[in-house]
Amino acid sequence: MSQSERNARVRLVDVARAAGVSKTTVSDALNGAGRLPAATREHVRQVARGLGYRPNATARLLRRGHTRLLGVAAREYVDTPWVYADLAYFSQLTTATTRAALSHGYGVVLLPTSGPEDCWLDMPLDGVFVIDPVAGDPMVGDFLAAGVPVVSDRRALSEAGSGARENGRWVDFDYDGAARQVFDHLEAAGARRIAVVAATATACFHQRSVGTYHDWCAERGREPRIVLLPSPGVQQMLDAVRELLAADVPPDALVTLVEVSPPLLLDTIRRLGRSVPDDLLLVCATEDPAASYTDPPVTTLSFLPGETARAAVDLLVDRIEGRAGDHGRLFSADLRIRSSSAFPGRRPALG
Amino acid sequence: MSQSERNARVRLVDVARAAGVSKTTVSDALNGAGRLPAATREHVRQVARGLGYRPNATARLLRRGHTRLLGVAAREYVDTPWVYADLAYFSQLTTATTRAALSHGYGVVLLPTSGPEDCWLDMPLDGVFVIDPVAGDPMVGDFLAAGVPVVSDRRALSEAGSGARENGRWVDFDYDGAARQVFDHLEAAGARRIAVVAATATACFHQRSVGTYHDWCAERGREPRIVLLPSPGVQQMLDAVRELLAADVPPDALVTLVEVSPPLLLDTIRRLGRSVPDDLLLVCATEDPAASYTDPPVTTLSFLPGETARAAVDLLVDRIEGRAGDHGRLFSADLRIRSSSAFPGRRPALG
DNA sequence: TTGAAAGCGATACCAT
DNA sequence: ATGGTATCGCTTTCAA
Repeated sequence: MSQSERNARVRLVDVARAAGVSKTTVSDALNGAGRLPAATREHVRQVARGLGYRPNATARLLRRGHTRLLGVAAREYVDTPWVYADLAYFSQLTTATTRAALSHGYGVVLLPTSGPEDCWLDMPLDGVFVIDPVAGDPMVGDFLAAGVPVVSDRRALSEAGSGARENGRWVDFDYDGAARQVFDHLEAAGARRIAVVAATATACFHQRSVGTYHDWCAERGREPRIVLLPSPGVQQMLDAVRELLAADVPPDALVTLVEVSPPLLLDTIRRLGRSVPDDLLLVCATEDPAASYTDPPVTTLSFLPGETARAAVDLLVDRIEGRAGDHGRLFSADLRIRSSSAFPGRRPALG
Repeated sequence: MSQSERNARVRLVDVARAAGVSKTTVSDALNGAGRLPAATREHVRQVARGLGYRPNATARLLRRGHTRLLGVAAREYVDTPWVYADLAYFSQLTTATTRAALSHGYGVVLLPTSGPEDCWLDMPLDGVFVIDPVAGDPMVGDFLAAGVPVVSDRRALSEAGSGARENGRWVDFDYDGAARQVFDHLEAAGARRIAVVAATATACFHQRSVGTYHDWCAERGREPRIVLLPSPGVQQMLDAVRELLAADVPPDALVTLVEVSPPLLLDTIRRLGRSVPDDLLLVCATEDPAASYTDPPVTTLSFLPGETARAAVDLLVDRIEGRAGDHGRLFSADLRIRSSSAFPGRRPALG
């Protein structure tokens, strides 16, 4: 049964035999190569179609020497995998990566964040985009050692050592600048007690942002007010907000670095008897498009998944196809100021 | 340069030469196969490591005869691709598919919904999950013709014809039953003027649900109140709601079949001066976990992306690995009744 | 114009 | 215990 099914699969030689020509002729006819007479070409095509012949993809790949497949791995929650399913940031990033890859003729493989050691090396990839690598991330080193071009961040590349100069490319964010931009903006809007919700995640984004927050507070002699969530989740997020707002001297500004639905957050704050932006200024790090449709519209900090993905893919594809190109791209996050963080009484126009 | 780089890639024979043994011995030593003396094995491993040898994934695949790669294609918005990036349903579905695949040792390739004809056939896949196939979807037929197992829905399989009995498996929803369950529930809660927002999408879900709505209205001699969105998007969605609520005799219940953020929708309705559930009962087809945290919590209709994905992958993997198994699975959508659609005055417990 | 043969790189069989 | 050799299915070079 299984045997007969395997044999049922029509190969190139079968077509050649049936058409009474050689493998070469069949290959050329089907690929539009060579300079065959139109009659032969058509005949071969007829026979191939009749037999239901489809070329074996793997064999062509081996012959071609490349697979036109890019890997994507989101490493932020590498220990509690897949929680990022609900996070708009990762969802948009992988989707944007896929779209960018397709525009270059590449497919995208979603890589495991866990699993047997090295299992990712079994995948026939031309390049890999490792998002939010953890410290000492083995994945980056493994791929570079295997000679597979990698896009990640500068820290991961420098840790990986050899191979990085040749095949490593980077996409970095100015996390420090982004965080300062948020805090400075809130301070300018009158905030003096800024509270933050972040995650105890391994990713650069959280670690750097939290670090910057502490620095920023220290520079001003202010007490940090921060809740670190061990994992994302609506309930945890809302609980953290309640906890922060319940302080004896409540904060006058809130920054959420963990993704949360802006309208839900606004509603929760409202139910706690606080008003945005009058009692509380609000800035959310989120990619949720709903943020601009709430009342008031919510100021957001975006890490530009679309642009990041395109840059990463361009970098990767340039390297794979042997074109010269940049070694990396530095991005600044995009702070979209809306009414939720406006100086009370001086709200920007809606929208 | 390119030449030297290609040659720089260490192959199995290079290791064999360097270690002074044959290719077989290297292969066995590295794969833990054969019965080599521990000394030889260790020596070969040393040499391999020293040379930085990594096996060529494509070559192993060709040899193995399978790739352990599954394709996923979401076809709903095949003409306006990638708009589904923001839709929690597809995001969760692809993520769940990836997780299920990984648990079987398979990777997942995100397939293009557009692009050169047949381009998907160039990918070395062991199986494919075609979500929401369009009418006469060529993708399903192409893969089946190529002998690649496919999971899709029964309609797509029957249209594809030959090859479907052998390699076709299906996952279907009782869309009709789901829609009726929603409308019956709302009617029981007192609704007499149910309005619907749906999409002019090609997917079964929208077409069937809209059809059922019209049938259901006709059976009761009611006038359908429906807005069909040409594409998803926050703005279009909210506009549709405004339009429906602005009717001379406004609806007393609203069903959204296009994904929308429940807290944002609630807020919008509130701003239009209506109260949920007192003036308006609300049911949303959405996978957004925020729905249960709003005030009032929103009744949702879920199409179980997690369970669907797992079923699809199980079906696919059983077929690929030659195990007997079901030919398909029929799912019922999951209606989670919450306060937003409760009989006014008789609200269920919060949560 | 056509076809034979040599790869692509790794693995499995079967001698030794 | 080890190594030669055929094989996976296709593309490409080169000779006829």
